[in-house]
This record gives sequence, structure tokens and C-alpha cells, in this order.
Amino acid sequence: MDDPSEPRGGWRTLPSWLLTQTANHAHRLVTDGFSAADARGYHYRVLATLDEFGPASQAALGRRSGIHVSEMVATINELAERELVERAPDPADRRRNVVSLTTAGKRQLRRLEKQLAERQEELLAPLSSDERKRFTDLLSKLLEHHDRRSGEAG
Amino acid sequence: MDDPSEPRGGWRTLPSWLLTQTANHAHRLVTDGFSAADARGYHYRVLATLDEFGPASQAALGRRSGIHVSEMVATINELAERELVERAPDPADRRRNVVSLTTAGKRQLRRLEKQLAERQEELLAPLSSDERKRFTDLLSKLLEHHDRRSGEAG
DNA sequence: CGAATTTCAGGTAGACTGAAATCG
DNA sequence: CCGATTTCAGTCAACCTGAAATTC
Repeated sequence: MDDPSEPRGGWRTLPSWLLTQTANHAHRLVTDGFSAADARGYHYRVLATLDEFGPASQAALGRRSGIHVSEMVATINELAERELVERAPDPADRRRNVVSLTTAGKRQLRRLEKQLAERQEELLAPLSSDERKRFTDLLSKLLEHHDRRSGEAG
Repeated sequence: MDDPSEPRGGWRTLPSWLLTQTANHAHRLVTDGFSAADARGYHYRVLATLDEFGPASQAALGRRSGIHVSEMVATINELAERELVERAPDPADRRRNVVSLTTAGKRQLRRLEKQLAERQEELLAPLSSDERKRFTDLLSKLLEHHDRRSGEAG
């Protein structure tokens, strides 16, 4: 008993624990920022995707933003309610809606981007700029690896 | 327009995005491991906490494991159903239950620890051992910082 | 016909709030 | 009376499954 090969402190030092808990803090930070602007994560992702790629069907938006199609309905509803987005039937394909950014939507996107930038600062506060670079590099490496794995097998 | 100071690729390179997405993959990995053993994260955390600190009230368990008290009820119910844990009234303080590990509970804990170790490997697969150390060091630094912040202000 | 699109109904784990009842 | 404990009844964002109806 008290085998030193089973380190005390246990689960609190596991990489998966450190990662998910730190991510919880990060999520709380950006979520608070978003909700201060009457938004949530999905709103930002859709607005940013529309800004980057232009008007698109809900299915295309889902693919580009990584949001499940069935989530897009409510998300677009919420954005359209706030008049940040317009949803119009596609004359060329009557299955589709064409979703596009309004000027209010662009304004909101800028607001959210500003919020986000501040929250990144808060998140990374204890790290030097060298450490920040190493941190994001490592995360990118991991994320790419696992995105590949789940992308191809699915 | 096309201002290079607003980097294209946008939100997909934000630290908070990289962090939460990578954490999603990690969470999926360990969750799959747990569910293969008919468990979930809270089960493991309670079993490990009992193993580390010995029998305790539900409130103490909640404090030590970071699980909200109101979540402990269902968690202990589920563990007791599986006879991994015993819940007995505390004769010294009739508000309390004393929760303790059964031998089956210890066995289950070992199983979950084994699962966890495998999943850490899967999670960190693309990183060298140097990178793994740097990664966990950076995460620890961030987590400690933010745990402090939310701990004291709460 | 098969495939794509929108929509709705539902479930999950994790984290959280609030309030009641009991007891120290 | 205050505070701790257990319990129950909810909420929430994110992610996911499945199935229906419409249209290509």
C-alpha cells in the first residue's frame, strides 16, 4: 500500500482533467462575454461563418461552422428574432433557405469579436508570450490529430 | 477590407476555441472509456475521492471532488445501486450520511483508472514526452490561476 | 428511385440555482 | 435563530440521434 508508482494527487494531475477543467474556465469566460451581448457560442459561430463565406443555406452553415444541422434551426431562429440575420427561401432550390448577415448582424459580430479578444487575454493572463505560442501550438497539434481521427472514421 | 490585422481563419485559431475543442475530444475519449465500464465522470471522481480520503459525508465528498452537493444525491444513488458504495446514517450527526467504498467499488475504481490511463495515451498520442510535460505544465499553470480566481471571489 | 434540406422531438453529461425539511 | 446537510425540482449550453416532410 502507498505504492509510489500510483502517484497521490491522482486524477487532479491527469492531462484530460487539466484540459477539461481549464476548458471549463475558458468556456465560462467567453460565455459570460457573449451573454453580456445577449448571445451564445452558436450565435457567434454562425455570424462569423456568414461573414467569412457569405450567404449560405443552413446545411452549408452547419458544415462550415461545425454546428449540427438540427441545431441550426433554433440558432437561426434566435438570430433572425434579433434581426442579425435574414432567412429567405432560395428560388433556385425550394428545399433551401438562404441565410445572410444584416448590418446589425455585422455590428453584433464586431462586438462579439471584441469581447472574445478581451477574454483571450484573461484566459492566457498567467502565460508569457512565448508560453502562449507554445500552448496554442500544442493545442493545434492535438486538435488537428483528433479532428482527423473523428472526421475520417465518422 | 481584408485587413491583415484581422487574421483570416478567425475563430478557429483562438486559444479558447483550440482549448475547448481539444477538451471536447478528451471528454469524449474518457467518457467512452467510462461508459464501457458502466460509469460516468462523477462516479469516478467520487470513487477516487473516497479511496483517497476515506469515508465521508456527501457534503464533504462534494467539497473534495468539486461536485455540486445537489449532484451528489443522484451520483451516490447510482453508485449505491451498483453496490460500489455504502450509504449509512451517521450516528454522531443525524443530518449526515456516511458514504464508504465497498470492495466492489475498489475493484471498479481500479478498472476506471486503467481505462483512464489508456485514454491519456490516446489523447496525447501526437506529442513527444517533452511536449507532454510542457503541455501539462502550461495547463497546470492556467488551471491554478483560474481556480484561484473563482475560488476567492465566490 | 436515392439524396439533400429543413424541421421537430427527444436524450445525454456536466454544471448550476433555489428551496424545502431536518438536525446541531 | 443561524448554519450545515440531504434532497428534490428545476435551468442551461453544447452536442447528439432519429425521424418526418419536402424537394431535387
